[in-house]
Amino acid sequence: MRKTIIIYGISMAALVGLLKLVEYKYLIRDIPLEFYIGLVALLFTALGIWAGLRLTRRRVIEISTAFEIDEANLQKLGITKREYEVLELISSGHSNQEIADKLFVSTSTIKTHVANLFAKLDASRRTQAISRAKELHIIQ
Amino acid sequence: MRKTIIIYGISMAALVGLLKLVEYKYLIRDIPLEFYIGLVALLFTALGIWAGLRLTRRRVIEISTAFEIDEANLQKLGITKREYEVLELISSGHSNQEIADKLFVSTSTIKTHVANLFAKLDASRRTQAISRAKELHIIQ
DNA sequence: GGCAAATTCATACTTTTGGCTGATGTGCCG
DNA sequence: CGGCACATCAGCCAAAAGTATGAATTTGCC
Repeated sequence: MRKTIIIYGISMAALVGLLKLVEYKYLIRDIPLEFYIGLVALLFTALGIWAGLRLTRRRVIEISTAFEIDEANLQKLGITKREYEVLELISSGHSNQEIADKLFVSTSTIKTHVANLFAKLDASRRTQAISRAKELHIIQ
Repeated sequence: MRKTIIIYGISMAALVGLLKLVEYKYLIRDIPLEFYIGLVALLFTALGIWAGLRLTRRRVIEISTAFEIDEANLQKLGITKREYEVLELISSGHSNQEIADKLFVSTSTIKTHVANLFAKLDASRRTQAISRAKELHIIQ
């Protein structure tokens, strides 16, 4: 943004300088003033559009690309790494047994993690936990 | 977009006309040409930026706001209105009992709808159904 | 080295969910 | 009118999920 403004400023100055130069050398005598002004208008319109696009492109990219897990919320809730792994697997539709197999632990362990997650997410069902976690931006 | 272009064209014409008018009446004799041209540059820069923003604001809104349920997929899967209602309530974390209460039907009915959803979504758990439905862009 | 937090596991019990089968009522279309 | 899609409901059984409690191990850190 700052860079864009600087580039824009330099371009503008350069253009003005160029026009000034041209003005005294060739054009002003042969070509009507209206044409000259029209040219300026066109050039600066283009520059304006370019600047406008520049300014918003960032925003577009941010909005479309950005999903970042909200670490702040994760910390606030005190969800541990292991619990988070379980949460992700739950949200992708796995059963306790499947999660246990993936993480090489027993289903008892998964049940414990899930119970802890429920307490921390204030949920009592996995679908609720998914919904809550989505709200808190800790999963997609 | 087309509207923006038309508005821009009209504004440009109006500005040019105004400048033309001013040119012959007051300014051109007293104020140096540089200032005059600078004014034109500024005005059209502003217009350009405005037009640029206009052109991209739509895109920004589309991208940030845009979740549209993929009706095509809904149809392809043959998910009915009622089933979709149930799907939404499942994904927001409700139990069969809660859904039944919300929709004023029995849990048996909900179970049937859920079973049909599973068949259509190729799932065997509600978390899986949610995950699948998200993939297919039929829920958020 | 020792403490706190995290991870692991078990058992027993309840609730919720899922699978299956069958049935009824309603509205629409050919 | 018959057939079809949709929505409704029931009952039964099995599996999965959730609750509660207690405990052993591991790990990170002061």
